[in-house]
This record gives sequence, structure tokens and C-alpha cells, in this order.
Amino acid sequence: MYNTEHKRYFSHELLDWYDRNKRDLPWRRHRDPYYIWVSEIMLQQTRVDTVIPYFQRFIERFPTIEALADAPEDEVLKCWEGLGYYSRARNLQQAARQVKEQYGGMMPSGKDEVAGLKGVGPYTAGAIRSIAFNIPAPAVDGNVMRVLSRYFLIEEDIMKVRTRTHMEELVMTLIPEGRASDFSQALMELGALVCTPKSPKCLTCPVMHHCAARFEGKEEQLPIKTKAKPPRPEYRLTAIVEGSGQHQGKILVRRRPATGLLAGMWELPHVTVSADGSANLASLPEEAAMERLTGALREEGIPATAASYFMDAEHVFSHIRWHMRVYRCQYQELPSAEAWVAETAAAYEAPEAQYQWIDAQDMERYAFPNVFIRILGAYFAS
DNA sequence: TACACGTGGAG
DNA sequence: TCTCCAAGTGT
Repeated sequence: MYNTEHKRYFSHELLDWYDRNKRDLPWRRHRDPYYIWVSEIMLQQTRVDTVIPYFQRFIERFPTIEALADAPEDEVLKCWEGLGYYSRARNLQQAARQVKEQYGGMMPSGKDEVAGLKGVGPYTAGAIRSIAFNIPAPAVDGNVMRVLSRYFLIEEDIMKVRTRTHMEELVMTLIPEGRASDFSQALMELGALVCTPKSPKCLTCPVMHHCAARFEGKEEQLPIKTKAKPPRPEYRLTAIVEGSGQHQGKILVRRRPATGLLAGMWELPHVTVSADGSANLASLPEEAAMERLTGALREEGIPATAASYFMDAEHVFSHIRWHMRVYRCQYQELPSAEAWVAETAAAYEAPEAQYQWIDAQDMERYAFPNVFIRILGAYFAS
């Protein structure tokens, strides 16, 4: 289908360029499959510069597959705090336990074994097998699809699965004998450093002379990609519940459910104003907002009253945009019959407790999504 | 197939 | 400020 000479040229020039230009990255200093694995999971939808410090901390804390398998999940989440897509961390640890139990702690290299690990999809399986084991396997990510769609002028929507499988077949015909590891990394390295999404640096590209998109003047139009939908707005009233008595100087946080958005992470109590986005915070009078929040807290079993406005915060996820209005709330220390269950020592000394009173120091022990770190930081600094 | 799932950097 | 992302996977 594609000219064999152009393929040979592409692979040869690309490897030659990679040998001279590859970056010195922490996970490239060893061929330890565990390091490669961790780095690949962290790099999913995440920039290299962001990943580097997380990778180093993670490996230091969990140096081996077994160490990761044996760690408490909360510690793994805490180590992932701020990186996003937290199910990656939970899946990674689950998979580490799989490897410990099924493969004696030794990372497998077989296609079905690697692909069978939780959190390892077609891309990551190919990346681990090629990079760590030098097995000819396709590691087709966004970089690779961009590079190939340009060089070979492939005008297929890269959001479609069919396009990726097509690219995987193409990659298999490109891997030079014995160079699977370098070739996978070279392809992605070119996409990251030269064949970039915007303003590709064609003049420094090692394969520019036979790039079909460049020849047609289409390098800026490729790859073809359907646009993502903008995030839907959600309006949330958020509570900083200030403790009194034995909880003086502390505030109340709760743990999110084990599934879904920010699963297992800690947060400030908050309530959605309107699920359908029909109302927003601006249209909600201050008095009404505070009453609403107070009511929601009580329904949750938290005897607290919204007392004063603290700050606004906005947080954008891939699919949701949170508009938050934060209020200081006063907790009622009422040892009555209707006192909140968590007020009993048994309820929140327990490891599974849904709620905790914390101060600035205690933040080190719980994993918070970024938006709450910002709010808590502002509060404890005030 | 389409959507859920985070975050911060770049232009 | 806004838009587009960046080494994808699970359901």
C-alpha cells in the first residue's frame, strides 16, 4: 500500500534521529519493566514535565511491583494526588496485585498476559512489550497517529478505533529488526518534539523529504480529529464546616464514593444547586444559597449552619465545569438525640469513616482533588 | 460507539 | 479568557 522504500527510509532516519536526540527521562535510565509500566500509566493523557516528579516519588515510595501490591490503597492515591484520572492509580495497584499473585511478582511479556492487566489497554500493552521487552508490538498513541497520518497522508479520523488498528498494522511493517524498543520511543519522541500538533517543526524533521502531508501542504490539517464536546456547567455550594470544642481549629472533610468521579478522594462537603444547569449561582441570592447549603448539610446528618461567604472557585474537568461558591459554616456541638452519628467516637475513629476533622497538617494524610487543595490552602492561609 | 474520567501548559 | 490539548482505558 505505502511505498516500501519510503517506509525503509522513514524507519532508518527516525531511529538515527532518535539515537542523537532522545531526551534523558527517568524511566529511560533502566529497562525495568515495572518502571516502564508505571511511566506509561502516568503518561496517559498527561505531559512528560508533569509526570517526572510524580514518577520519581512513586518509584521511591513503591520501588517494586510487590511493594506497590502490598501498600494501602490510600497511600497510592496520596502519591497520585494532583495527577488526575485517579482510577489509573487504583487500577495500577490492582494490576500489581494481579502480577504478584499470578506471575510471582514478575512482569509478564506475553500479549494476552500484559493486555489482561487492569488499566492496560492496546496502547500500553504495546508500549510495555516493545519498550521493556524489545518485542515487535505496536504502541500507537496520539503522537504516533499524528506522525503517521502526516507522513503517510492518512486522512482518517483518529478518534475511530478502526483508524488505530489500521495504524497498528502499519507500525508492525515499520519496526526494524531488533529495534522494537527504540522504534516505539522514537516514534513518540518525534511526535512530542518535532511533529507537534501545532506549528510542526518540519525544517528539523529527519523524514521531511518524504513526508506526504508536507508535500501536499497539509501538515497543519492532519490528523483528522472530531472535536470534543465542551464541559457542561455545574453549580455547587461548598461548605467549610468549622469545628468547635474538641474540634476547634479543624474543619470537616468527607470521602467520595469508591466509584465514579474522583473515586475514593477526600473533599469538602458540597451540594449541587441544579443538576440540569438551569439555575446558576449568580441568580441565587446569598440568603437562599446559605439556607440551601444548611439544609443540605443537615440532610446529610451534619448539624451545621452556613454563616458567611468565603470564596468562589472554578474547576474544569474533561466533561464538567464546576462553579463553586464556598461558605464558612458553624458546627453545632449539640449532644442531643439527633446528634450526628459521626459525633460518636466509634464512627470516626474507624478506618472506614466517611468523615474526618482535619487541620492544615492533616492534609498530608488524605488525598484531595486539586480544587479542594486550592480552597483548603486559601482557608488555612487566611 | 460514545461518554466518563483530571489537570496544567501553550498559543 | 478561551480552546485545545497530552504517551488512553473502562464501561
